[in-house]
This record gives sequence, C-alpha cells and structure tokens, in this order.
Amino acid sequence: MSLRHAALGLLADGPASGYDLLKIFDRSLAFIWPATQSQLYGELNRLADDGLIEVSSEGPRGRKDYTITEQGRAELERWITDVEPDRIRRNEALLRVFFLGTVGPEHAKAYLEREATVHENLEALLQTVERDTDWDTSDFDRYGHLVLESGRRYAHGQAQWAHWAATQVDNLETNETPAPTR
Amino acid sequence: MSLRHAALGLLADGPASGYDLLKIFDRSLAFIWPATQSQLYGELNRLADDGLIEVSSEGPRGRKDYTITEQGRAELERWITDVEPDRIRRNEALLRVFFLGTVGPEHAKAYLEREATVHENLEALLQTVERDTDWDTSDFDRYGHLVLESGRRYAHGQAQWAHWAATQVDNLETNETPAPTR
DNA sequence: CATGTCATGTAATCCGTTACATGATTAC
DNA sequence: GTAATCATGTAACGGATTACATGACATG
Repeated sequence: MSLRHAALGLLADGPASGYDLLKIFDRSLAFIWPATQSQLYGELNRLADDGLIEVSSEGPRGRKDYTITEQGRAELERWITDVEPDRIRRNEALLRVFFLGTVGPEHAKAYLEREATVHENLEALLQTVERDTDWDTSDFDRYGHLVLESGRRYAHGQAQWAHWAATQVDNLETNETPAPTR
Repeated sequence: MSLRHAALGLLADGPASGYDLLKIFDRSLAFIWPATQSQLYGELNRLADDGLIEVSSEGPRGRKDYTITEQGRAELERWITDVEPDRIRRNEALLRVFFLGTVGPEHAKAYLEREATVHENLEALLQTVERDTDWDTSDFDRYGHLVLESGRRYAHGQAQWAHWAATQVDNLETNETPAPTR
C-alpha cells in the first residue's frame, strides 16, 4: 500500500488536488514509484473515506483540493518510522542476464554494452535534472535531492558493472574456470 | 510477462518440474524476480497450452517434467534480444526518503543509518553466497554470478549513499542552502 | 467557435500474494 | 504409523495498467 502513503506524503507538504499531485508524481516520485491517473484518483477517494485526508475546498471543473488530517499525519509518521520497507527489487534487465548463455557470446556482449549505454544516459539525464532544479524550496525537494543522488550513483554503478560484465563474457563462454577480476 | 520468460529461461537449461523450478527460483532469481508457488504452476500450464514447453515425462506423485520446445527457445531469444526491458524500479525504502522532512532530523538520520546497515548486511550476505557457491556448473550459474556481482555493487553503493545522506540531513534542516558535497 | 488544458471518474484485465486443499511417497 | 517432503492445484483479493468516458473552462 505504498501509493497510499506516497499521496499522503505529498499532501503533508500542503493542500493539492489529484490533478496537482499527478503532475508532482510525474516529475519526482515517478522514478521510484510510478502511478497512473486512475490509481491516484481512486486512492484519494479511499484516503478521504478513511479520514486521513479531507476535501478542503472545491474549485471550478469539479476540482477538489485535499488537505491532510491529523490522523493522516500520524499514519504517515507511523509508516516512515515503524513499518519495515518492502525490499522487493524486481529488475527485468538483470533477469535477462541469467539467460544470456542461450543467445551466444556476441549477443550477450551486445546486450551488456547496451545496458551500459542506457545507464550512462540515465546518469546524464539525472545530472541535468540536478543542475536545472531549485532544490531549496521545500523539505520534499530537499530530501528528493538526496533520492536523486542515490539514482545517479545507481546509474553510474550499473553502467560500470555492465562494461565489466561484458569483458567477462569471453571468460565464461570458453569455460576456463574464471576467477573473475573485479 | 517476465515470470513467463523466467520459467522459459530456466527450462532452457534442461527439463524440470514446477517443484524443481521453484527451488531454483528461491536460491537465484528470487532476488531479482520473486515468484510464488501458485504463480509458477499457473504459468507453466499456460506455457504448455501455448506450446512453448511440453510435458516430457510424468513421475510419481503427479510430478510433471517440462521440456522447452523449439518455439519456446525462439520466444526466449526474441525476448532477450528484441524486447526492450521494462525499466520500472519501485523502491519503497527510497520512497520514504522523500518524506523524511515530516519526521524531524533525528528520525531522518536514524532512518538513513538503518538503510546503511541493511545494505551492508546485504552486501555481506551476497559475499558469503559468492564464496560458498560453485559458479562453473552451467551457463545459468556463470551468468548468475555476474548478476550477483551487480547486486553486491548495488548494496555497497546504497550503503555508502545512505551514510552520506545521513550527514546531509543537518544541512537540509537548518535551511542553509546546501551545495551538498558528494 | 474550436482546440487545448483542467479535472475526475469507471471498467476490464493482468499480475502477484495469501490461504486453502489434496494427496502420494519416503524415512524413521 | 506418522511426520516430513514431494508435488500440484484452486480461490479470493488487491494493486497496477490500459482504455474509455465525460465535461468545464480558457485561449486564440
């Protein structure tokens, strides 16, 4: 139930509509926790039903501004400090690596070099975002900045790993017991 | 549909039953692509219905050994080389970081140090697995070894990041425009 | 007045998790 | 004979994705 708490967390920074939250999602949380429009609107209704947020004003075009309640703040803190995070890290790109033996060394190396490029591009993108953003406007942005740095390091590390892994392929395929050099 | 291809990939290494695959999952793919028993058995039936695998022998206790078909091998290769991997990387622990401003600097630092510890433990665990495993028995294991190294580097990097992030908290909270030192 | 943006909602489908159910065979 | 392990399956539920639907308001 993380989307629930993501929405709650955004509303802890101030009132907003579903539409507002969606835009914030797309340029921040989406990297770490994507959410679709349907999903968000549904969750906001459920949060309101449960008293964790409430409609604080209604605007034109059916707009509803939500405000977090005391109960909502308590639930958010509980979630952050008392609930052990789920450590599941599904990764389709790494899953494929297990099976690279079935496509032959050339395809395998090409796959790994492509992974390197993808992550180099990601690192470059994150660096651009880092430069072009004012990180000092809210707690949300200040802490978001730390998350971005985590992503940058991850992208950098994965790119390096992929280059290294590509150099290992020939060792693996010739079946000389590898003792791989890190 | 990654579980589908994960099962296909395991069967590319040789025939096995759902029960066998489940055990292999638990000590290899589960880190990157967890799957439950129900899910696997269901998927194997669907793969057989679609002609990508077939029951090659039936043993005691209703055991069914599956073998990958030519069609299945073709589909596996197509998936690895032609299908762009999904890049979604949901991470509940990092999601919480966005909201650390709501719990105060002490809780925030404690949270980040705990993340550091968790990842240090993970790195240690992966190092143990690395030492205690014979990686040279199949292509699956040889390439799995590369995946493990990716995980080890990730755990190491996240731990370092978390320590660094913890040192940044005071800067952020005193609202001195940070210019954080990497 | 037409197009774009704002704004919310519903329905179908798929994937994943949890729990339950059942029975055969092996080892002590 | 009874407990552990082998072995497969079903059902209920919840979360996520995609597609569809609808309409108000603003801009040129």
